[in-house]
Amino acid sequence: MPELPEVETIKNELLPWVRGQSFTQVTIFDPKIVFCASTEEFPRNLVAQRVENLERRGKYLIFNLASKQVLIMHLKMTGVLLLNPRTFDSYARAAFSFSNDIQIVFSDRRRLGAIWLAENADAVVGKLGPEPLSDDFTLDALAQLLEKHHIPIKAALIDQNLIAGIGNMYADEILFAAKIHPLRKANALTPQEIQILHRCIREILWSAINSKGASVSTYIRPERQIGTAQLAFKVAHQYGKLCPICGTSIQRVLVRGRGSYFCPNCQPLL
DNA sequence: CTTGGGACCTGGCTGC
DNA sequence: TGCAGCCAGGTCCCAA
Repeated sequence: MPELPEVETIKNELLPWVRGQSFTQVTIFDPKIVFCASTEEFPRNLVAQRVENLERRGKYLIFNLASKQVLIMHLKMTGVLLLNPRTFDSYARAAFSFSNDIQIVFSDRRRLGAIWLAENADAVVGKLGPEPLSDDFTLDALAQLLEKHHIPIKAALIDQNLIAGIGNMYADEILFAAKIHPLRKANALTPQEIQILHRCIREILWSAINSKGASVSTYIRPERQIGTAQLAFKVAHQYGKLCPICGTSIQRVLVRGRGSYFCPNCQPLL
């Protein structure tokens, strides 16, 4: 599932292909993917626009256009962006051609992905919490954010309005690394635990970016290489396997309806 | 306002 | 072997 490290990788690998280029053709195969504009207006409004920059905000990909409009994409669960695919599979939802003759295809098996063309990025991403890898995301910032919420720490980590970009699998890896049970209340963590959590958030995310993301489910990079972050997973998607630290069976518990994997010995509830 | 749960979506898996 | 039904989880929406 594309979370912060996967979207960061896609951004890094598409940026040199699209920066400074203009859209020459835009085709929507699945009207449901487009928000904020009718299917007919969307391609017309985008063609001839030049891409000044490509950014990531949380799990969103933002094309900054010379007109100051923004094209925003969210891959949700199964979306992928493919550079110059030889063939279109049946999951192709939209295709974008550029002035340098490259083509990017948005393919999405489960049709949850979304595309916006907006005057202002804040209309789409304005409510997101801080970027966990930015300098603004200090230990104090995390502590202040957590003390206001009487919710499971796992729910806090994946709430995009609290912290942007962490999803289910990296939240599990972060909590395992920090030795914190997913059901501990956010505002009941000790200062030491928050300090460790803060460090683990950054380490897990940076490590995954360095591995170009985790190719579980459908995630694949624009030029079809896989990411390898999943090879380092200790608990995410490891139900029934043994904890690499203590050998206890990895357990699964539902938090906010999301499967959460943890080691009951390394991450005690009390 | 805070928190929790369901809907959306479809391929893959489980169990009868 | 066939198929109903559950599960996956990012985000939005609604209810208590």
